[in-house]
Amino acid sequence: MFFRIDPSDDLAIYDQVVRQVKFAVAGEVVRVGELVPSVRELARELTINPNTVARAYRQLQADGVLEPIRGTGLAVAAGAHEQCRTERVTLIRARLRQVLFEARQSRLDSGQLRSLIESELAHVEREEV
Amino acid sequence: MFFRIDPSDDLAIYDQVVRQVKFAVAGEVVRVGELVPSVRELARELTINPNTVARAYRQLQADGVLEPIRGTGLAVAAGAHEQCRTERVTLIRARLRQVLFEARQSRLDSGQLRSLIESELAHVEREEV
Amino acid sequence: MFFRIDPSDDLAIYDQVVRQVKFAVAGEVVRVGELVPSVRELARELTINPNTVARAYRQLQADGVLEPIRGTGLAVAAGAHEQCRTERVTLIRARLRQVLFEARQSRLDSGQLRSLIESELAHVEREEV
Amino acid sequence: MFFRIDPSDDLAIYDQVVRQVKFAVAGEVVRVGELVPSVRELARELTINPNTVARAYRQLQADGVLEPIRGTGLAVAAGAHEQCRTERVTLIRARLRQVLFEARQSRLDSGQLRSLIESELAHVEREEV
DNA sequence: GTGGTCTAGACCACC
DNA sequence: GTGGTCTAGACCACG
Repeated sequence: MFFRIDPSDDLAIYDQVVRQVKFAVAGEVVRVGELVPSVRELARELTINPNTVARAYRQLQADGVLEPIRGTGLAVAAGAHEQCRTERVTLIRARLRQVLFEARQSRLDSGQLRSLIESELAHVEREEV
Repeated sequence: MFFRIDPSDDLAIYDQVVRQVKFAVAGEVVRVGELVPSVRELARELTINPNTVARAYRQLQADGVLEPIRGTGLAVAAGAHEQCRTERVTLIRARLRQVLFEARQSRLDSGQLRSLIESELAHVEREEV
Repeated sequence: MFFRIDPSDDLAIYDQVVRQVKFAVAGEVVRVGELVPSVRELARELTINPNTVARAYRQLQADGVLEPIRGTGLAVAAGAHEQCRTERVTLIRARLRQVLFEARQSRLDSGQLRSLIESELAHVEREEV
Repeated sequence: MFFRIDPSDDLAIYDQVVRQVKFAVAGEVVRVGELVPSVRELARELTINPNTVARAYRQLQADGVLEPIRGTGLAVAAGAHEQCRTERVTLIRARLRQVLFEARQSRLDSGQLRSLIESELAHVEREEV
């Protein structure tokens, strides 16, 4: 896993975990049927409380993304890949709208906005390689 | 004012108000020296609790964006315009990075991402007119 | 409220609370729009941990039975009455099937079973008055 | 054996096994002195973990229902039949009370409750043939 | 006052 | 080892 938790983010930690697991499933970083990291392991890795991870995993079960294999762990549920791919666009679009709304509200110049987007896109793509 | 409060947003309401006031100042929707709406008035307008508005205004005073005028109300502080213009880019860039990070993390295809951005930009610009 | 929590029950405490709230809504002991007892109050009343009540209430929100009123409390959601009335039959039927299955599996005589049911029904109805 | 294990049941799997063995003894589906299926065999049959069966059998020995026959297996203990017949009523009555309590708590109408019971009884009896 | 989140640590059931 | 539940207690956002 390659999760990144930001405690100063407005989003609750458990929710950050939920989103990132969904994104990982959407991107097939974890495949259907595979086990996700154990509660304790992920908690150790992210240096957060196991209860917080457990809460995120519970949510993911409720959302049909994970399913329990008793005594073994949690696996990515059948159909979760498609579901998460769809949800991914929804989630990202929502955030995008928020950014653009704020840009517009602050009367950020259209050209400035586009160049900001381009520079950040370039920044991300540079990391990507 | 033309604020938009979303109670279901993860962001705290008072924080939404803070951001939007800063954006309004950055965009010169309210100018330096002008009074912002009173706590009660804004609360009524947004149908949120006056305490919440008061809290946001307190924050904005701490951030140097607003300054009290005895017996009159709160005015946009000198220098707030430049400050907010700078901060605006920082805030928007931060959100933008978050979106792009999630897009990348979910392995959203570059082309898909760009077309998503374009469609949302178009959407915003359509509203803008 | 008149909840009864049995820590020795196989059912998790938070789940007992969930069921009983649903039953209370189904039976209109609490009506749509009314506030349910606060987390802390119900926790005190049942002498369980507030977190446990909070968890049950979170579940009930997810199930659409309760809805938050910010800073005020949790209210029975619109439509929850009908939903809970329907769900009530499902929940009770499931339990009933389990009992009858076990009765049959242990080859309990049909007559004995019926008289057992009758005696318990009478027992309950006696209390009811 | 004709056990039915429901992993999604709230009841622990080992406990389902315990109950069902007791019911089988009560109903003389297995008679005193007879051997119950080996741990591995029953585990295979129910597609559950052998440890779980072993645990159930351990419990049943502690409860005096089964007794080990060195080098042979586990047999239904002397007196287990009567014991289980008695226990059966206790177990079933407990569940019955729970159902009726919930029915009453949700203010399910007496007539509706009775007709629900009748329909489920009919359902069970139909299967029985 | 309200609910929500998080941490810390214990115990249980299951594999 | 796994996840699930529960307790205890702290802090935050909101009204």
